[in-house]
Amino acid sequence: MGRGKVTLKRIENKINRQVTFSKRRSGLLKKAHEISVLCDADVALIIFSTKGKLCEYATDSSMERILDRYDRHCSEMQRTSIPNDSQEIWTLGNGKLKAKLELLQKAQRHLMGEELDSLSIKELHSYEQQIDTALKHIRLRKDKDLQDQNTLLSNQIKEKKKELEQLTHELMPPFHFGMLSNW
Amino acid sequence: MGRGKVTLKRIENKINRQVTFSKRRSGLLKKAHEISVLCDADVALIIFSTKGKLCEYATDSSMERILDRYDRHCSEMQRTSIPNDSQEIWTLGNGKLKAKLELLQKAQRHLMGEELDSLSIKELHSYEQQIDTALKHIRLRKDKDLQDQNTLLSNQIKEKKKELEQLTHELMPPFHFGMLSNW
DNA sequence: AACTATTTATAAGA
DNA sequence: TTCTTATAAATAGTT
Repeated sequence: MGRGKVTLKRIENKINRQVTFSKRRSGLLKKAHEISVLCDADVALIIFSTKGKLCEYATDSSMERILDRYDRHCSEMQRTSIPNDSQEIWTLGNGKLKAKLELLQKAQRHLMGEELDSLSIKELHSYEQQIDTALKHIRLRKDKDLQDQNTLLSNQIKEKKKELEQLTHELMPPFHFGMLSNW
Repeated sequence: MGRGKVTLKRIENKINRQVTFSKRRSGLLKKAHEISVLCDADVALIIFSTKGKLCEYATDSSMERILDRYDRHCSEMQRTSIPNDSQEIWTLGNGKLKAKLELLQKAQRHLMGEELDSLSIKELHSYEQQIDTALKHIRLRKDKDLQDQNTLLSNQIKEKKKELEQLTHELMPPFHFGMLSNW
């Protein structure tokens, strides 16, 4: 997006590199924020310039939370091994299936606030935050429901208005040249 | 960039949100890679979809290295502290300074729960969230203090180890060609 | 730091 | 999902 096409290769000119970095960094940060808000995603973005300057973005400014979540996600992946895709369960043996099930059940109990003794401080934190986030989402959704109902109602009213208008037109159509053709 | 202008607001339609997420995710990953290559930057990008699916990018596929670097950078910043761009105020004119001050004071009052009547629902909500986040952070920080002390201690140990290594090298330097120049 | 010609990303539609 | 296309947005080169 610019006057020249871009080649995916290190920009050798130092000044150019620095300028491009500046521009693209702000673009990247903006887009990270956008996907976060638009799509309700959790995003963490860390950028170190050549010279070591740090620049970061994290959904809700909670870099720590997201990095924790990342760590937890990774270790869970390792434990259950094999990536995590929905159809994968059909290819797993009975033993692995059971193990996976048990892990899920355990995590769920933790999310329900049970069996917390076996967790490390860090894991505890992580769960706390996850629950908090969930709570937030629930509250949001709740608040939204009222709005949605209002929107629905006002839409229905608009529909009725349209129908009414149409009926009115059918009873008393506007003048047009076709009306002359029978004369 | 599309047939409609974009408003920075959560996409309520689930299907649309998912589709947009998919598209923007790939865009974001691409741009992260581009700035990494073009500008020789170290980039780490972590994305969790609403449904918890993880997607990541890291320069040289070395997420761990970059997150380590990030941690190190942060703790260094804490030690040398100089929180933010607080020097900016010295470059501003008097009028701008006053305006900024007033804004800050107003926001602060709102954060303290005062003068809420003048706020829109939206702004109210925003403040609620901000306060909530703050509370969360405070809790986290409090709980984290113990851990931090541990980290500090282990870092100090690492430092000592390094010093020791350096001393060892000075006593018995490795062979190199420069040693031949006097012959 | 602005500008603008182009390229690139992507929203909506199929 | 994947493709297409009209349009919005980002940005490379320029001033």
